[in-house]
Amino acid sequence: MKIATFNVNGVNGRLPVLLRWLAESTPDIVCLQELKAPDAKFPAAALRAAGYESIWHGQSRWNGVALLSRVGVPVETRRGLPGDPDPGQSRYIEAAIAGVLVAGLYLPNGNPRPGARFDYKLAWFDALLAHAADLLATGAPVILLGDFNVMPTDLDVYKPERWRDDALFVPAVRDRYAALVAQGWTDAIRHLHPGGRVYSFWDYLRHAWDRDAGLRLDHLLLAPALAARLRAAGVDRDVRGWDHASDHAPAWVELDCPARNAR
DNA sequence: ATGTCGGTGTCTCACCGA
Repeated sequence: MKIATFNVNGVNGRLPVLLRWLAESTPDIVCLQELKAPDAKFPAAALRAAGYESIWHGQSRWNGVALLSRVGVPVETRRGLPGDPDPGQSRYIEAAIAGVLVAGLYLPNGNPRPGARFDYKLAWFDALLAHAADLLATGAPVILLGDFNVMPTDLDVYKPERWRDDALFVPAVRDRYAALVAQGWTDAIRHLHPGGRVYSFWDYLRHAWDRDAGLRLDHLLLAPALAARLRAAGVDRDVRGWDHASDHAPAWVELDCPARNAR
């Protein structure tokens, strides 16, 4: 089973890219971020024609998250993060899909820092820490995935010195990510590529893609029940080089089927 | 500082957030 996260940066403007990637990569479950579309403009029919059932939590202009599945209709368990200081921002959606509890998120960017946006990022992250602990405590096979807007370590940044004071990289944010993982989650990509640079984002500015000036912002965190089934993880880098690409590339995990383990 | 996207309203350009 393949589960992916993709910040599409506009689900309608990016629909041809999204459909091409779905056809080529054939993920079973996908979390999308930055829909940049109100609920009424989510392209559910086009995705259904491509074989995917969807649930979505949209918003005009900004933010917005969705879950796609070609392995059964998502059974929504939650929309909106408990304790979100600004519930008007659509940043969290959660559903049971094919025996996995899928928690998709779009963590606030936090720039400029200092300021209200950075304060919101920290408050949102604290609310996520609390909810993630609750999810882990259930013992369920949970995947927590999305655009976390955090580079966890220096290895996740092409030039760390440039980013020391940025809201995506300051200690207050990195420490929260470390605390999240320390609850008992497995950062799938880092776990399987312990020394490698596996970027998932390249800025549109300054020819970042041509220079491979990338960041790792998109993460897939596995609860123990799923970590035991982790087979592979990676980023579909080539998608970033397509015409009209998002500034993010899809990141994914491949999990063994539980039935195969039981046999 | 740099300077590129999608989406939206102020609407065929200017803005915002990223």
